Amino acid sequence: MGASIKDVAAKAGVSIATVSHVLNGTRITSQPTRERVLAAIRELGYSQNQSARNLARGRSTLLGLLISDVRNPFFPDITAAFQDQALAHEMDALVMNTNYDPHRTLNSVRRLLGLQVPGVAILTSQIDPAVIDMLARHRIAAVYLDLGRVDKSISNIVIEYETGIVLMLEHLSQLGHRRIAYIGGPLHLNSAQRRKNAFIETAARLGLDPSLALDADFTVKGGYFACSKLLSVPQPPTAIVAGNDLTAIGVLHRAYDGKIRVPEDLSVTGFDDILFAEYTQPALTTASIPRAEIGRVAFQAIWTMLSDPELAGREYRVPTRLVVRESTVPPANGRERSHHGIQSEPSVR
Amino acid sequence: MGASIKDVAAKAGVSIATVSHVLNGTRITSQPTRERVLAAIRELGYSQNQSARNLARGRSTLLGLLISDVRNPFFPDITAAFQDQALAHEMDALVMNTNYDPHRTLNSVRRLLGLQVPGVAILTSQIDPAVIDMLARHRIAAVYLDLGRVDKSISNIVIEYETGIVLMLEHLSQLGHRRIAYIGGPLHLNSAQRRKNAFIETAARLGLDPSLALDADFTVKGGYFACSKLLSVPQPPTAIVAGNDLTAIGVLHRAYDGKIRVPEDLSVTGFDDILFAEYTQPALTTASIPRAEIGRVAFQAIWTMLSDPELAGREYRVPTRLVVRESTVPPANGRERSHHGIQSEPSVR
DNA sequence: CAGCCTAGTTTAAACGTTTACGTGTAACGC
DNA sequence: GCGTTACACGTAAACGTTTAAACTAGGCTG
Repeated sequence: MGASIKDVAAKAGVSIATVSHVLNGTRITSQPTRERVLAAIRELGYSQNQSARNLARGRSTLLGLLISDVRNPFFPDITAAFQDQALAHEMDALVMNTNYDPHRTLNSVRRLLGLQVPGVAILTSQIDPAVIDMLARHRIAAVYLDLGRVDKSISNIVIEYETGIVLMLEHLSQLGHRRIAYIGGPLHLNSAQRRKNAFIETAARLGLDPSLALDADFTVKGGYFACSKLLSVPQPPTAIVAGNDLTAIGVLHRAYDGKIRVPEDLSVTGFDDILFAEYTQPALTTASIPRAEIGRVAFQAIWTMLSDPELAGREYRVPTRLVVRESTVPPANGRERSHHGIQSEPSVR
Repeated sequence: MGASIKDVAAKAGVSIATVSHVLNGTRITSQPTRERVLAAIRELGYSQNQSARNLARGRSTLLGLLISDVRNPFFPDITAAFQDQALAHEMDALVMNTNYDPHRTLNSVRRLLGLQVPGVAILTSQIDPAVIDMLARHRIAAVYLDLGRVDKSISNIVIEYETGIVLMLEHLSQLGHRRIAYIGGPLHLNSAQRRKNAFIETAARLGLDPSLALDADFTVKGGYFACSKLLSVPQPPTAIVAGNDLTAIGVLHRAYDGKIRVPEDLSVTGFDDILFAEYTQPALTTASIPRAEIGRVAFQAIWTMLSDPELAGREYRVPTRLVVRESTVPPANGRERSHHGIQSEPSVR
């Protein structure tokens, strides 16, 4: 059905090599020939057969993007940014869901290898060493999320969760909160582990009680029940920082059900800045992860490695930042406010 | 780098044709040879070069999935289901965002053509006739959303928005509401148009005032302001049905700000059943679109056409259904409840 | 004017599959 | 002992590109 390069060559009265060269700009061609070729292409509605092209070049224009699940709100922004970048560089992104299944992940990588992709971004929460190995052996440029190392053909993106937690605690501390609790996620997740550690360290540094840290499961329900626990103690916290936004939503619900006003009686914060953090009641103060930035960086990482014959990998860091909305205010109780000089140095002004 | 079919053939002591045949099951092979071939494959870590395969077969194992934007919560479920189906059939889904840009859409389709995809699902809210044409001319199995027609190589999925609206109004009517307002979306969207029509017709049929219909823009803000308008009239409605969930969230916020209790003073409903409809306060009664179902059906439509040499297209219908949560209760005012026999036939029981 | 460069182009050999034909062997009926 | 059939496998020609190498003029150098 579709016209091939031969048809174009015939129509333009040149050889197929010439057509290929004007298509790829791989060699100088005279103005008139180039124009004739382009005209022929237009008239025939010709489009390059990528399969043939990829076969001849030994690599495809497809880039793999492995994510846990598009339905997880963490990923769409990343995906979109990655695709935009790919498109801008004449490539396509093949995004695959692992559904948190190692078996399926390995299978996906195998498929990607078959497709001759030159590069892959693995942005799943957990990473199978077998996958790293497989990709490395095939000399495929790979970029990972929070992998913790860098190598030939291996780049790494580290998300600075710590800064988000630090800023959050400083913000609450600044407002005058002294009893601040934390509700984290399942500790087998790198992200949950690091957020919790950051909480404990920062709390200690700010002279707060770092022992008010609970582990939940990063779900709304988990947040709800953890909040119940925190509210049942004699001296309940005046602020709760949740390890992610879903947990914070659970906290909000529990407060509502317990007739505790947020933020007047209790300040609440989240983490991630999902789409709906803006639409909770009250709008949630949270830490934002620059998801689009991660997508862009992931592409850049691959692209950089591909343009380097050594395939040298490097590390990229993306920060998290504080987004203050309506769910945080100074604590109601005057006693709390007396400590307002939160910095360890004497507060002068 | 990677082993080719030749290496496998050599190692197994057979011809490449045989290897190809055991790989594809296109010919009966004796048990022992098959085993030798499979062993060789395993030892070499061989994986088929898809580019070569696609070139030889004239079609790729890639299916195109064109959506407006992955960041729109409508699409991830569809995407995931489509991908799952594809995977189950040894295919891959290449999903592309059009970003609501016709130019980009056309470009994406061109890319897909270059990739020799045998089928494409176009699930964007608006569809360029040029795209339909292009795909039809290349005999590519295509499935559209609410296109309104079916043809050779063209299938169509229609979402039955009407049933959702009807069920919604019957539900509210059943509860005793008589003054029910509607806040719709931008009428250039097929979905907004149809939802509004369904409201008007059903309201008339149920003996309600069909003139209480406003058009907003399917955003939270739009819902907020439209709600303001509705509340400022002498006899404000006792229930507001929003054309989508975002609008409903706006209504919820407006009610909150105006100290109007939902659902006690005002029942509110949405449409779409986005992830967060469950987590609003109160949890939103809404109409659910079976998004995963759409993804599955889209794949099935393509698959069916591909297995038919005639490429005959057909129409698929997916229903919408009512999800009752906490945002709808009988109206507070006793006067309203007197009309409880909502059906036009006398209510006997 | 022989030799050499340069710009522009063509030739032809890959790339790794699939698949239409062909070949070889063993079993079987007559 | 020959023709037929069935089965198992091999040969080689596509598929549509890319790209190294070869070719061709025309212009320049000494």
